[in-house]
Amino acid sequence: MRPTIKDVAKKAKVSTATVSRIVNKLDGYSDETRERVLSTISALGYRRNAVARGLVRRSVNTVGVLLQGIETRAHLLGHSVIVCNTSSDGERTIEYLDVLGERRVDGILFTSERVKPAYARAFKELAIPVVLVSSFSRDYPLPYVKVDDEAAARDMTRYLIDKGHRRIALITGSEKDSIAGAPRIRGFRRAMKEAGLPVPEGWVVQGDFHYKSGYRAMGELLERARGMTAVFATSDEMALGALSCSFSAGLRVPADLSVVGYDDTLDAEMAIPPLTTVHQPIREMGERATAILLGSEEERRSVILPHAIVERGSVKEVVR
Amino acid sequence: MRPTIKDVAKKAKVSTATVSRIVNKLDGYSDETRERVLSTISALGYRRNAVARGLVRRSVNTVGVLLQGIETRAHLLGHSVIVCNTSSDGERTIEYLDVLGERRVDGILFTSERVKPAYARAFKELAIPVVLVSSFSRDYPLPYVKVDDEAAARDMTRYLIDKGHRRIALITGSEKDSIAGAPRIRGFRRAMKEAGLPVPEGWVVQGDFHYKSGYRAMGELLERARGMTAVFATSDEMALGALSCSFSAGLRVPADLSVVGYDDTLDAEMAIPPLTTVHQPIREMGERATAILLGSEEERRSVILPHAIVERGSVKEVVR
DNA sequence: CTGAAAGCGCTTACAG
DNA sequence: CTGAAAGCGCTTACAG
Repeated sequence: MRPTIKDVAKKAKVSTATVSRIVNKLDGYSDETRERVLSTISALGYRRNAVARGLVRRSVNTVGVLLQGIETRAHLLGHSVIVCNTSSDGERTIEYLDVLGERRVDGILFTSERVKPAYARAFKELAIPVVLVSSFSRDYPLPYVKVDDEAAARDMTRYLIDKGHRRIALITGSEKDSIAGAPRIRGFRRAMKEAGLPVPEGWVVQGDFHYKSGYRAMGELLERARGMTAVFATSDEMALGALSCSFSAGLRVPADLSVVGYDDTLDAEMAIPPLTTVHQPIREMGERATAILLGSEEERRSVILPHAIVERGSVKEVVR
Repeated sequence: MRPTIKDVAKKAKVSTATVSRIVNKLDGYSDETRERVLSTISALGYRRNAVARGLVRRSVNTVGVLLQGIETRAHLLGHSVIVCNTSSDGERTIEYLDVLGERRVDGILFTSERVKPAYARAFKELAIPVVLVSSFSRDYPLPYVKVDDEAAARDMTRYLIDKGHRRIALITGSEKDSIAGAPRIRGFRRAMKEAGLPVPEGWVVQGDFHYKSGYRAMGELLERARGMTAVFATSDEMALGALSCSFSAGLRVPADLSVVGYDDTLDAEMAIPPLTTVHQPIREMGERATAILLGSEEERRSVILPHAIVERGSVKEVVR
């Protein structure tokens, strides 16, 4: 059982009223009492229950937002969804984990970021089920739902090879990113190797999944990758950057160069030309993840969902 | 005061236990009791308090989602945010309003959709403050934060005129849409009129703000708008559609045709060419709206935020 | 089929 | 500076 304010009060030999005052930073206690209560709190790992507090205060510190067209992954049937926008450097992640814990949510969908030790610790303390969406952890046995990134990258590379391409460059995330980086690089290299194709030095350029990095990476490739006929960017945004850069350089896609992406976001469809890309079943991922979260203990198993290649207009068939 | 389960019990002359059973659809009551309680409930306008329920049940029917890169407008400092993804036909809106009410959120940010009478009624019953974001209502005195759509559309049209364009077409939302439709059409027509420029029959084409409709609209314009040198689409997505369609038709933007949008989404920046568009201060709108929601009664005033035109690469200066 | 009562985990006058 | 006690609005054994 999670410790309550009563447990703290008993252990610190004060009343719950005093604990409450201290926790809420009101006044009416000696420094000495404060110290004692505070250390009891951290010893016990006590965390305020925002639900009980909300009942008394008649305010739950939450605003509802009704809007159209938010990303599908934020929409999960049945339950309410509290969205926390973490920054990419993970700065606010722990903080948010705390509020989710205080509010006693039934489960947490964790996405995109690597599970750092501090997060794993927080998950354990919170005692709230977690599932990783479109992610996974080598270090902690957390259930996940994702696509097989290596297989997907391999398939896309093979697709390009089947279309007659032999000189293919890769724009990728970091090799150190064990989720969306390394596996996709592996898949690419593997397909090339299996086809007996070389990957010249400098033809694998690192970006950060965003537009600008794709643009920049394409600039580098244009300088050094002589003879390249296709570029595989491991995110749609980077592929769009590659598209823009190619366009600026006077290249026509796919006539002069083929470009493919990864994700199948709305942007892929709106690109000029429409982007051939790896489709991730985002909506289903969300649904399956929720099912895992809310299901029984035995149902709490990871799942790998099938990916697909959606063909649009950014690849040219090259005849040799 | 909102009625509680006690009020219902007293009025229906049963215990709260019985009311609870009925509300939760358990068994253990006669049909007669059920009818009586149910009608008392609707007479009183009773709605279950999900906070109290969550305290007892130790489950709040909420899952937290931690993710990176969700739309800024869903991120509001301090408070937790529950996101409800309404469909564009407003199908689930009332339903969601209900759960937000049950969960006793401190306020509701309502966006995009017109305030229908049923919503206005729900707002009143819920007794939860509401603010309209990037929207407003002629019929109900709800506070809003938005940009002046008519002025923005007029400014963008003038911008085009200043660049030497005289034959300008408009791709717009519905004339009946009093939020994002009519005002922008008015702004456009007004600027044209002030400059003594004609708007030929058929040069104003209706879309639905999405990509495909922009593509289709552009197709129509290409057929009938002879001599057109610029197109103003009142959403970035429609502008992207116009871009794609122009590209397919072999037109170069901006060399052969200038295209501008409205919104300044991420897509505008990634377009080929980068799109000149009307910027709405989305982030600030969210912050101001929250401030209105959480502020005191006097602070509950509407605000109109300044728009801006961000110049990128989709407009050509035409010399006459 | 129904109710009295305890309890969920807090906060908040009130009294000292 | 501190505590006893009531209360927030429900649910849930338990007893009848």
